[in-house]
Amino acid sequence: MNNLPASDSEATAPTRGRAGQVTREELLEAAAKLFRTQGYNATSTRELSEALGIQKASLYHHIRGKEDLLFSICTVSLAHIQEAVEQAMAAAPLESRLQAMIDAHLDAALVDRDMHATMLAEFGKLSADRQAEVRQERDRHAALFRMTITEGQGKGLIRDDIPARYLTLALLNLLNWTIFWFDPNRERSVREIANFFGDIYLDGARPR
Amino acid sequence: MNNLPASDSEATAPTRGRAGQVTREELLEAAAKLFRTQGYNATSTRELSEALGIQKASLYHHIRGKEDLLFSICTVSLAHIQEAVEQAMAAAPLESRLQAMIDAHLDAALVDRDMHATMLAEFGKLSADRQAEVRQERDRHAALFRMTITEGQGKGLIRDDIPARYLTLALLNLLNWTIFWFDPNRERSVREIANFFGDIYLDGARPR
DNA sequence: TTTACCCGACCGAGCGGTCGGACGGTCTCA
DNA sequence: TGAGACCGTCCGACCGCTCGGTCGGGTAAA
Repeated sequence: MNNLPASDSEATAPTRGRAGQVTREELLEAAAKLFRTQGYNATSTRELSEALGIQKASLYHHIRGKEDLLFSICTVSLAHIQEAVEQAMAAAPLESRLQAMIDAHLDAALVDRDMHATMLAEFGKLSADRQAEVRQERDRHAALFRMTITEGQGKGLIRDDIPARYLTLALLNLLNWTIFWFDPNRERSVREIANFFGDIYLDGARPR
Repeated sequence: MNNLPASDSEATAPTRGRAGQVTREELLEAAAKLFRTQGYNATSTRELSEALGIQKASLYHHIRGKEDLLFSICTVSLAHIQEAVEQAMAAAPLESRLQAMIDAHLDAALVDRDMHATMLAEFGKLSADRQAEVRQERDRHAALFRMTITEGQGKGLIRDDIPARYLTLALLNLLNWTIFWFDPNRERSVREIANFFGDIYLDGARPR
């Protein structure tokens, strides 16, 4: 591929035109970036097409409507993070499984930062059907943590004086809000933060 | 107050007209409810005025612009929660102070549920100046927790192998996300949840 | 007469989405 | 091998609609 006679400008991203069509990945990434920083409703299709370097009308050869973008962002980011957590879950022994899942979750969420934050903050703007579909995937993801926690309770690895439901919700709180303040340029590494949060969740804030 | 000659219909909320002007509290509450469920941008001033039982034009005798509502919601909810946490902080000895602050925070956030959730989710849609002002108040609130955690570290009550910054962020994650799933009709009481989360944060998820 | 509150009608701007057509590789078939 | 149909992609102009906000009053208690 790419045996064009003169491949001209490509470095200056949004200058498209002759060659260089928009890929689905570019589309979702650009949309997620705008949706995260400005919100879904506050982002116009004109802005998005400008960011991509195409006309607004051209956008509609890739999507049926603006909502398609938000829906795809949600399903793609959830598929990524589910796969990552499932892999960690399968690879780690029960004793260290939760910590491995925390690592995997934070890592996946922060790699797809724009998409994942958009999913969390904006999925409520989807139509009722699609909202339900996304909610179901989120529940599936939460269920992975809950299963592990329940299993840990059975084996005496996790306290059972607190219902598994609230142990799970507490962990998800801990994980989900992180994406809204994490800044890769100002914070410690994802791995370090995952270790801190895993330590706090598993062992508490009191001295060891 | 309320010595009107004929106070007529009041139970059927949005039937206003003769007597019964809109109070500032009603305004903010109605706006917060819509903003939380639909989002700030997705809520029109027409919808809001309908919910209040007045004409859209009448709305502008109470506010200068739609953004005023969002800004007031942010400042009011932050003032409430700060006051609640500061009182708890002043009343409790250091050993039980964090737990008392957690109780106070969750209680205040869930009493002002619509306003607080709107503040967290939508303050980014404010103008830059006002956004900075709100951010400053949020930082002041976070600083209350951070101070207590740092003091606890000094007295050997809180582990110091994790930086106070991340101990604080972890606690705020735990608290802030709760408002997005809490449903007073389906969950346990706020007090119980605050105890669960305080236990997990302070002592961890492993068996006692 | 003032004041606080409310109203119906209206405005310009920006929105999501559509239209008919231009462009340029690629495949088909004589 | 070359003419021509095809198709994915992109485009400028346009549409109907809803948005936040404004205007010049009306009404009734103080």
